[in-house]
Amino acid sequence: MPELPEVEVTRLGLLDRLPGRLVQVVNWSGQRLRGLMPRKLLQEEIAGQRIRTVDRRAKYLLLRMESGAVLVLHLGMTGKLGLMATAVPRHKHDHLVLSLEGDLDMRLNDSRRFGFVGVWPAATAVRLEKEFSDRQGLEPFGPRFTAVNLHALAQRRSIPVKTFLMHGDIVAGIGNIYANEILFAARIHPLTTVSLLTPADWRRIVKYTHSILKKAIAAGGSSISDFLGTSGHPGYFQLQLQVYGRKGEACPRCAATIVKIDISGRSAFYCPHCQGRKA
DNA sequence: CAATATACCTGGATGC
DNA sequence: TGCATCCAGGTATATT
Repeated sequence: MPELPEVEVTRLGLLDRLPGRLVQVVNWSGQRLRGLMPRKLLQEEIAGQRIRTVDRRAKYLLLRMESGAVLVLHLGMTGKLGLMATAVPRHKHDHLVLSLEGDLDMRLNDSRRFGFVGVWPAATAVRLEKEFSDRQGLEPFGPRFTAVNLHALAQRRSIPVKTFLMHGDIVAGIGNIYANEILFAARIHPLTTVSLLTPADWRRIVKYTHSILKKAIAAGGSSISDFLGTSGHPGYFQLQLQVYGRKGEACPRCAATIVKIDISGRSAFYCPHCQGRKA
């Protein structure tokens, strides 16, 4: 589910309340998420430590401890991080619970278990973070996310532009919803072979990536079926989506009928009139 | 190496 | 109401 805006909304919610707080107890469900739960490291490196700050890289949240250790969290498709009083009953699919000082729990709830929990120990965190970060693509709000760089990266590729934007080791943070919305705004057909895009095409992609992701963050993210912020409130950007999930509806720009096709196993929504095919 | 297919999970919507 | 089927915001791995 969560793409960059939803992860960022989650980060801001955590940043409000976690820094300076002691992790008193760590609990986990017996189930594996994308990887096995790192029980030993959670106990040794996270329990008893104080949280310094919360960062984001790609769709990952990095909870940095004062010791230098890092708790790495990914929300997968259905993950939500909630902050609530310790007395609130736990729910099915709560797979990680940090009991913090001040009667506050941080709980990772993830029904499909595509999420991820990892720990970088204080002694090796710097090296592990570099290796991790080197595997991630360009940050949409980073200095290297430019039309020139994207154009260069696309030269050796023959994949559809939508697949390119969603490929996490090329561009970080963009998933199915926002890839569709960015390409609609930029008036580019999602199947366009990425090496054929012009510098002007890339300038529009960069511009609309920035504006759409910013608006989505400001709206609290998109709650298509079940995304919630850390306070349990949904986002509202789904009300502003122009094409995602709107098969059969009228294009908001030209009133042609929005269509849905399969691209690399994911649903692509676009306006066949506004987003003319380009080879 | 690059592109594509498949696997990992649960639950909600849909159709019979 | 029950049951089968399809679909879903992601990513790692296997296969071509």
